[in-house]
Amino acid sequence: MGNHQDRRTMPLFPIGIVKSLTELSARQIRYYEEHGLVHPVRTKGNRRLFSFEDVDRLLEIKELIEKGVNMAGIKEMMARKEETQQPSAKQESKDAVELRKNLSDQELRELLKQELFEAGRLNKTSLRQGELSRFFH
Amino acid sequence: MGNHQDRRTMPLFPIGIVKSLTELSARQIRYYEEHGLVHPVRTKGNRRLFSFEDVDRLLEIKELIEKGVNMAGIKEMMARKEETQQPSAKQESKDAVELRKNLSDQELRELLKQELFEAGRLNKTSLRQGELSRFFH
DNA sequence: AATACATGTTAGGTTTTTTAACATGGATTT
DNA sequence: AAATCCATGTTAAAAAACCTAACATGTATT
Repeated sequence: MGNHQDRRTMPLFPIGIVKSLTELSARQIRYYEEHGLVHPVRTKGNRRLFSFEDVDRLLEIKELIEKGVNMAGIKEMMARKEETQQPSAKQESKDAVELRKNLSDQELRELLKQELFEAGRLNKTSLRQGELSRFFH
Repeated sequence: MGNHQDRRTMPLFPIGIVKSLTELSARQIRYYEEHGLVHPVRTKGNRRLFSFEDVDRLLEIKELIEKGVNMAGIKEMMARKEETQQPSAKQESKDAVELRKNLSDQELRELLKQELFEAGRLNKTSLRQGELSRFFH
């Protein structure tokens, strides 16, 4: 409890990789963060680290942007989405909140190790499926 | 063909993340690369990018190091491992070789997108299981 | 015409990574 | 015992990536 972390929410990627993954500009990514749409963790050196979940959300945001939806619309979508989430996912979301504070190197290492362990043991996937299949039309 | 890439071999992590993941020093990681044990790709800016597979191998190397095995021994282990690999895995290994050259941003983006797509569609895991369960004793 | 929105661009500072060189302590060889 | 080798640490200087903050801009909205 509290300490649990899965591959979806584990902070792994610096912004450069996320740019490649999403084809969004750094400016855009930071802007969306400003609006509370993604929640990258900060390293000790103040660099953002994004999770698979963040990347997933950014891809979703990108789709909506391309459809002409504005920030308000996107926020609304995201909010609805949270609502219609399974309780277990809600719990994870709470863990994500927990993660919003800075991580010491040690803590980060612990998270990552735990995650790798989980991944290996349970053969879990890191990505929700809906988003992605929608992105790749 | 040739272009196929899976989550295991996709270049994702800068060395800092790999340090956290493995608790190896940067010096160690580079040294093992020098000895051909891992094959991080270089970005346009010459930074190393490691894949899940690389991390996996580094964890395995770490275990062996901790058991007192030297470079020669580890190389031998790795070599044997390659030999006793399924043909499909061998094929992927060929892809990994393909990856050893530098990647343009565009190529990298393509790889990453493809990978995310695959991940979402097939619900694959990024890590082989054996390694990790051995690491977490 | 003025404002707001979403993003681009720029500047200056900090962090991370790179290569190369030299240092070191424990094994091994001479 | 002295020399050598191995695996790693440490250091330095340069390059790359990232950070925040500010200003610029084009399209929509008021």
